[in-house]
Amino acid sequence: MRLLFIHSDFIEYNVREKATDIAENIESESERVEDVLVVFVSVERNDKMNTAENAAEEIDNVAKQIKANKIFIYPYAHLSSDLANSEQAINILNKLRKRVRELGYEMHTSPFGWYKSFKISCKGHPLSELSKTITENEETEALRNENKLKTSWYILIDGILNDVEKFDYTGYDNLKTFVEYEIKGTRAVQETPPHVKYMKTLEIAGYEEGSDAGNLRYYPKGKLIKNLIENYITSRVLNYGAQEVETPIMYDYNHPALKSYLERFPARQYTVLSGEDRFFLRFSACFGQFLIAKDATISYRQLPLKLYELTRYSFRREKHGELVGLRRLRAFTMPDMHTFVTDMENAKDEFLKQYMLSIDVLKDFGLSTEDYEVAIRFTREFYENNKEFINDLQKMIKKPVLIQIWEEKFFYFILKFEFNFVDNTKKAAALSTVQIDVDNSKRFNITYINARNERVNPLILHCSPSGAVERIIYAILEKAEKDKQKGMKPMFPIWLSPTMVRIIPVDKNHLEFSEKIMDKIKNSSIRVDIDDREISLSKKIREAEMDWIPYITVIGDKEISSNKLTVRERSGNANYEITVEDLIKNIRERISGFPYRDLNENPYLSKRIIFS
RNA sequence: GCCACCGUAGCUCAGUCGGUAGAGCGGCUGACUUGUAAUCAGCAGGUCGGGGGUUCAAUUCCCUCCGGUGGCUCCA
Repeated sequence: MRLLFIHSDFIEYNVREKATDIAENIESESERVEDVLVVFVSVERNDKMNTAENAAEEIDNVAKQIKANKIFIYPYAHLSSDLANSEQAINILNKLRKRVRELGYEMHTSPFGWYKSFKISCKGHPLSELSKTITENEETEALRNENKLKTSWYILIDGILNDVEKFDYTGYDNLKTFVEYEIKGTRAVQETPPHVKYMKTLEIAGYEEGSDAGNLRYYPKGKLIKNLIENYITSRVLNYGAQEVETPIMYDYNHPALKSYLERFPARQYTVLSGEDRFFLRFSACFGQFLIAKDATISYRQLPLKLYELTRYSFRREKHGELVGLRRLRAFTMPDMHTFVTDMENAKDEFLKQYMLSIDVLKDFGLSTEDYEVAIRFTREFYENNKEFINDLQKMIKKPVLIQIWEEKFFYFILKFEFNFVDNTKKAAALSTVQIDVDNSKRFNITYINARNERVNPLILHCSPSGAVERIIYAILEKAEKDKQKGMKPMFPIWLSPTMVRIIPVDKNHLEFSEKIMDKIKNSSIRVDIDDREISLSKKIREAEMDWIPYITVIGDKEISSNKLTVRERSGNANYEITVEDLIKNIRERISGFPYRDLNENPYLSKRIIFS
């Protein structure tokens, strides 16, 4: 809805002739009102009854500011190029008139649907002319209907569904926090989540004001960590049997299958206008892969088929107030795998494998089942037919899980799980997730040929074994903070540490020897750097500790003569002596099986810039 | 998106009941030549988030926009 306010000495109008078929009855052909706030109103296509309420509130605000007690509502089509139809417009307009009256104003108005002549005199003070746009959120059907969904909540343990209110949470504090967050939305902590601070001090990522909110920039350390995480997940998924593809990041709004899928997906899109065309940015890799599968020739003998893409990025235009650090973004990196299977038994089989895959993937980021809470959600019908299957999922993680049962199928999936990380501000964020999708193969016309030579729609599993890569960094940082509060030193898993070994020469005449050590370590595929700055030893140690560097080794006369290194290990207590070869061996053991990338910075600290 | 709070040097923050600003860290220069969490001194950095208004005068008061954080709501 568009509003144009004119604080006027007077307005007068005369009705001329009908402009639309559906026009209001005329109560008076003309009127003149003095000293009045005139509001020209265009009702737009997306406006709802609720828009009228919001508009009335806005009018109230303006009227109070300029101390007006008379309001003139003037239907005026020419403020918008996206008008509502006449019927809708009259309804909403009437609602607006009613609300304005209810707010205690002397309300005047002119009839909708007529050409009118008018004279107006604007007072001309700074606030006398204002325009406002009142928008409704462009919610998808899925978003609008979500609160109408009838759901029941339980805590499942050992095959028993416990009432979520009556369950004894003793020993399960984290689950309790998660349940409260999930169901009641209550939370107590009012502070910036620790990962936001670390994201900056560790030079991982930063806000980019030159972009839209929720689109981050990554500094060399963050980019290295992100690359390693991405490489790791991709190799795990490929190892699981997926084939990697790459698909476009934007899609046509008018594509029929995409359009109906958009309606069922609970998220807001970025829209891209290009010339006459309207596109949306993908919010997952679903369509890209579905559109590939639609055109592929698939036999039942080749199923299950697994397609995978790591999206950089997936875009969701989340509400501005929702965005925080690495937890909630508008552009995020997400591994997204789709598995096409013949029937529900196969789907369950893959679901279970992917459940275990997810547990295993998170474990390598230092996140065990202790660190997150499991939610399993399904339709009542699925549960009635698969109670044992669900019970087994719970038993595998050896602690109670949150259950949500939908009385009817509303989403495109009938079963899903998520692993939710509960952070230091008692907020939860989903990491890994798998869904069994029963709708989209029909919607996208994806088929395979079965043994009887018939075309059949497969079932599709959606799987993100880790969740968004940014969320993994978030969870690692938040967990590090939890460790810190328990008295441990916060750190990254060694394989993700931007610098694994920091060499600190005591004096500049130890530099040459230090460089030799550095080369040895570097040649063993271990990220090593050297603090060659001319500052005190204590200060170098302090900064290395603040950078969470897992191995610090100081090199001076003693090391040169003994040919052993003195190592200060972050996860240990006392310093110890060790040969370079043994140190290399120890570290190699701890990082074997993980992806490796070289240092993404200058190895000489004196050559590094400060990013933040 | 709505509500609340915040935005001062590269960073963390102090300050101005309206008269254009300070500290620590960081940077630069110099001294020191150092053995496991901050060596010392000097110097250079600010259209006090943007725009508008009130005022003789605005970083300070008002409006508005932008950004951040928290809450609502929602999700990977």
